[in-house]
Amino acid sequence: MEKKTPKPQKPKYYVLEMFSYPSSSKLHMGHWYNYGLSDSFARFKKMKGFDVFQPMGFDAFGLPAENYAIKTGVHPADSTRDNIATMEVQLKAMNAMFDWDAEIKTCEPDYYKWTQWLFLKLYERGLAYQKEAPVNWCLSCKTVIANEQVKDGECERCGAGVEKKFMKQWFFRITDYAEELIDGLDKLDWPEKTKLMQKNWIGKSEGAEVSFASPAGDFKVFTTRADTLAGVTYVVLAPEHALTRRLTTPEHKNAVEDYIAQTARQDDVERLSAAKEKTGVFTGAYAVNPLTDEPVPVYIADYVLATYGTGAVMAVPAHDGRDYAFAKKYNLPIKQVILPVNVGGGDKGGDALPEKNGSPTPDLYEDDGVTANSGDFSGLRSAEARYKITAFLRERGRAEFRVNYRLRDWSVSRQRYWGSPIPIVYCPEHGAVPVPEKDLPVLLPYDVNFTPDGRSPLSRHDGYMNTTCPICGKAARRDPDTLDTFVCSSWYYLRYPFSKSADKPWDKRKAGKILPVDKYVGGAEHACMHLLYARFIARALRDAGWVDFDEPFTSLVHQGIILGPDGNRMSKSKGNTVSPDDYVNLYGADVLRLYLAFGFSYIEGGPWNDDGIRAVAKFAERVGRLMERAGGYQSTVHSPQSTVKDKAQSTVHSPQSTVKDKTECTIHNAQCAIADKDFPTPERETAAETELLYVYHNAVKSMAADFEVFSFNTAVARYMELVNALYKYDAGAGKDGGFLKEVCRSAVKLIAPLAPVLAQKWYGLLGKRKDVFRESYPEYDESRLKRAETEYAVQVNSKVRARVKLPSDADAKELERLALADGTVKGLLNGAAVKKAIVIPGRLINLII
RNA sequence: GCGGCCGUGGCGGAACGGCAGACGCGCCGGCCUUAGGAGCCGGUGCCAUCAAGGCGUGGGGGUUCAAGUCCCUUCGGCCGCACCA
Repeated sequence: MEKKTPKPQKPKYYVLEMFSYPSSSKLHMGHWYNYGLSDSFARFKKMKGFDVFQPMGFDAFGLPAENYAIKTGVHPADSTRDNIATMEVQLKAMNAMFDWDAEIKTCEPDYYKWTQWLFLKLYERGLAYQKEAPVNWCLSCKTVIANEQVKDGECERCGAGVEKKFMKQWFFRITDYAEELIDGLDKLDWPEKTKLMQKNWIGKSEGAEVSFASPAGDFKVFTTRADTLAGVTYVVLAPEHALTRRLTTPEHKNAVEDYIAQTARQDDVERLSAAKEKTGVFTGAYAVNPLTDEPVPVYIADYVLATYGTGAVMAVPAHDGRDYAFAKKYNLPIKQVILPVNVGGGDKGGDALPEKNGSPTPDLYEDDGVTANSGDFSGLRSAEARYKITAFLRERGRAEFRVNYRLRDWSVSRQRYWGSPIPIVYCPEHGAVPVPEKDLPVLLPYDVNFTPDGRSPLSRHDGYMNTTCPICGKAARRDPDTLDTFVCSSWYYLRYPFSKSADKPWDKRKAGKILPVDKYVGGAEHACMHLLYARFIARALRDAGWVDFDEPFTSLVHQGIILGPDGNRMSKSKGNTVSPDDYVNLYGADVLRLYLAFGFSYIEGGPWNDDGIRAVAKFAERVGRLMERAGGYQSTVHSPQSTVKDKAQSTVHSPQSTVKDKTECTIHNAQCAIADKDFPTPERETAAETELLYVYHNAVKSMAADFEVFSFNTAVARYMELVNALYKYDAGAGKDGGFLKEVCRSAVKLIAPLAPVLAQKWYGLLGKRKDVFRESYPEYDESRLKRAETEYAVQVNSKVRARVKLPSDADAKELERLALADGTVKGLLNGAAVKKAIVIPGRLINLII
């Protein structure tokens, strides 16, 4: 090794792909698409002079391994270990530059020790707490699942029914950060769709809490439409509401009790299907509208959710569709208090009134408008009325301005074995006591019976359960539950750079040198779970002084989905799966990667096509033939790549600074021609060389820009153009073999991120032994992207009628003059006077006659 | 129902409001070959074809000198939420 002079620090770049779940032993095409192309991006960044960190690991805890164990008897620890082993082999066959020294597996004690530590940090800050709460209980998995895991009232994983059950659970207080989690979205370089999904998931509503008096005492309702308060004709409590029974009059008791029981029996499937037809019962009681002092009947109905707002709503059937449907069914009065208005039209008028004719519900108007029938508050715009009515009631102690969020706290307890133990013990005297940090990790025992019986498997393991209280030392029991695996994945990116650190989860001081993640790549399906949890945990850790950033993932990209050849999602049952291994064996890893790059728009994905990968394999061979041929030529004397560049690397200039210097040179100082020797230069420049250099520099510029935005398909397209141009040049008379070779050497660097192994081989064919990834990514010369003449489309009255070649350096006026002087154009105009000429330099000229 | 995204050749897919269809597949032709499911070169949106032309980005309307791109509307597909008051 040569002696290295100290180099200025390269800028850091943390590229992270969502780690994989080792549920099956094989990588599928989606993994390849995600990891293979993210690796190409990472390699590009490395060649661009960044100090790239790209780790890989396994999200190893979770239900599938445990379900597999229940079915087959193979212990989750064993199947997980085996699966990881095979996946590691496959991942290595990908030839990605994963930093395997940083590898983590969340099921290893040296990882989950710190997951438990994280739990304790949240506990210390009051962000982890227990409460008896209705939870989603999967009837098949026999465990609590998160709201996010309930799909259409069914368990996302197994498809079985889900019912409500009350249990004492650990929760993370993510709702404390609801506002900040919305605000933070603005500054993130994330897909807008994902940001919007998070925003909607958090579901901020600004409104008012209004008190209604009743015989059983006051109760509050939450509303975003205080402007409609005068139109309240009844109120509705959730059946579970605390006041329900106290309000109910004796003659309605039976009906109410029946309804409560019926609601409790419903699981979410029934409640959803029941949503089509609203039901409810009258309690016999009347409450008082605080604005109008009118009595309004109190109903209970399951369309009111106990878990949102106050569990009670004021019903305004004239201006709310749900209330309207309920009122129609139970014959309740409908009172109009908002009149349609030309919103936004101002006093000058403008937009038409909303059309009501033909509507099946002419007495329902849900938009904002102008208040009416509202006493002193009539004749106001909705927004103003909302404020004034709330403020008025607030002075009388009957209302408060209030913001509500749809987001609920994160339930993290799971009645499952294969997860991180919860570091809490229950002492008869001291209650729930956190395990001291020095006693971590609480080890997950191996010898358990994980057959489900509705209780946590760990609860049957006496050796595990029986412990002592950290405070008094007396006998105590451990928490039998384990943590949601989303807890494991909420902080893993922090651990990678410090995976070997035994005494702390990460080094706070060093963390700033690599964290946060600069580019995060993974599926869009995690928008409201993993990605939200990780943002929350980062903020909680920030407030605890453990990290100094808010956002874990500065920039995010979702890859699309590779479909089966039939255009459907790949699935074993459909028999339309394609295995990456088969294609790696057939064509090699680079060809598979190149095809995934070229055949799809990265964020869209699309159907797999065997013809497509065959074509890419042929293309790779075509490039190989070119490199082989070019390698046979003698290099030119001033072989620029090898001399200047290598020298540059050994000097104090980092790749960054050379790049910058050069750019400045070309802009400010034409004398800086030395730096330009980086570019391939022919001995004597003929038109053929000029043309080749144009294509080359265009490819350099476009490909670099394409890599930055994960537009791999267009990057490959530009590369194909370059290869075609090289073939053309090689076939031409009077070619300069040495020059061709130099262009090819640079061309190898251009494609290297997408074909790392082939590129190295090609580099060898061109007489270069150096690791191509220690080279800089080529730069382009802007001056080479200009040709002497540019072809202009000449339009007459916006229709293209002719194409003329005009000097590239002419300004708009000159272009117009030259175009009008052109013979063909003159013929087109046939003497007609040009009223107006629109000249777009470099593009077209539009003559209006 | 609400919110978002997307509809472009036979196919995968390109297009800062500025020549639609880059690049590739497929197809047609040429060269080279004993041969070619190899390679190299050329052609290829549709209609018309001797040519000049005309028509084209799901449908309809609009803004603009100029619209795949912006606005309205409608149809179709995908994704998310789903009684959130």
